[in-house]
Amino acid sequence: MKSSSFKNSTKQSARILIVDDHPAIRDGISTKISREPDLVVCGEADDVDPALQMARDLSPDLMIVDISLKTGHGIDLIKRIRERNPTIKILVHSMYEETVYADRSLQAGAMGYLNKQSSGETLITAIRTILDGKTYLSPEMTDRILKSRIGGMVEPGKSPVESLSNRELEVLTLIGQGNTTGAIAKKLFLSVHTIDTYREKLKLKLHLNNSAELNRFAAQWVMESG
Amino acid sequence: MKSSSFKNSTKQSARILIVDDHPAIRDGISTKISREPDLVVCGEADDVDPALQMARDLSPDLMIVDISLKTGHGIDLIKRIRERNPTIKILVHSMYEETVYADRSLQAGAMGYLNKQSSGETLITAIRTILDGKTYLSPEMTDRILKSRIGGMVEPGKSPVESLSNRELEVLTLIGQGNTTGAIAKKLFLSVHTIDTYREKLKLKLHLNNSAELNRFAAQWVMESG
DNA sequence: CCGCGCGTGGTGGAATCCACCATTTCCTGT
DNA sequence: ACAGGAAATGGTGGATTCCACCACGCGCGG
Repeated sequence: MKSSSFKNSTKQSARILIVDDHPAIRDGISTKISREPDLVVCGEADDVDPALQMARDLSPDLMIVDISLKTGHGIDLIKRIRERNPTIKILVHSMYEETVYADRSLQAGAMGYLNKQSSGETLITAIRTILDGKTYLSPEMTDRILKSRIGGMVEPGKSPVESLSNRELEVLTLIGQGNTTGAIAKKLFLSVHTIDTYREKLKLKLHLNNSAELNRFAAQWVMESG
Repeated sequence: MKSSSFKNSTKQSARILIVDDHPAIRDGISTKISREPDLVVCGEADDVDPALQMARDLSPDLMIVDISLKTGHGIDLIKRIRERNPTIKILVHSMYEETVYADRSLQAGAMGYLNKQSSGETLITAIRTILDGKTYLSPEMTDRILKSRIGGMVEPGKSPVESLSNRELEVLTLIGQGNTTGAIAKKLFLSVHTIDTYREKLKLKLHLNNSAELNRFAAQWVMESG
């Protein structure tokens, strides 16, 4: 933690790696960052594998990662980066609701979470906050987390979706996007039986009676939080 | 407005309005377009109302709209723009699967559909194609639509749902409410095979590939009309 | 009368759903 | 430290559904 992060009086810029499967978003973030004199984009990746590769080769100071990638989940990516390169700071930038993913992201090792409506201003603020060694969350989310910590546990009124594990949530999303059981298995490199089991768990946790209701719920959920 | 104060020596640039609730995406698209000498971004909006306002005030040549906006649906926005300003061309740029929204977007009056993984290259190609008076779809989607329409042409402007018979619509609704094939059969005092056939017809008429997509479509349709 | 869409039903094989169960791993509480 | 538990992964077997065809009768427009 000593290497070069001393004081940046002169010219070393913080190097940032962007991971998102949407070219337009990468471009947007890149443009915003480039306007800041003390920040520089050192690379862009559109999926898990290239991201890990580039994280290793470029060893950026900070990575901005999206939750939904083509193969694999952003949460996994965060964990794997933390395993190999714990010095790289991570900011999650996703289109999903904070209430569902912010906590999971932090748990996995991220230092901040931005949702899709956040402005460019906020993005830069978040980056600076994290580079400074602190954690960035929206004010509302910070409040929620603090409240749930002191209160001990679950406050009533929260969606049963929040009780799902990461993997379960991933499967729910894929169902909601109209994927077949077989298609999901292929996408996640798992057995069909495993997806089957996840469907069972989802029905149990979400109090749904059969597959039809699960499909319906998933479709609705995806739409509401997409 | 002042931007039109001087005409260039060559042709006048096509003026484009961007509608997306994600600032980063707006920025990315804007940057890409600005690199083209014959295209210019004349405005950005993040929701339905500002978009309609700006469409009226700026009367752009083309609008790029996202499907999921904060209030209301992009499909609605397309319809309302078509009603007021039929000369404005519309390109849909959404994160959803083409199979779900491409058709609906075209029916609503859009001239093209790009999904989230499309590159910047494709974006510019699509814009040029549409400005040229043609329709842009990905090659796969074009194929799908052509294949499903070889039997009978459909006049633009009609929702595929309107081509359903009463019975088919009834089944679609029941599916969307989360009913099993068996449950629907029981409710309508019909054989399971009959419901099965209806599901086939629905998939055919609505250009859906499998049961998962049908369930998703039905759920969404029920929500939109209830 | 002939075709066509609609409503209804069938067949057979593939895929899935569903209710159980098994293993491993990781975390948490006492 | 050890019991308990949840998470992730996979399996078995029977019921149900999916899916690509096919079949029949009815009403309606040409």
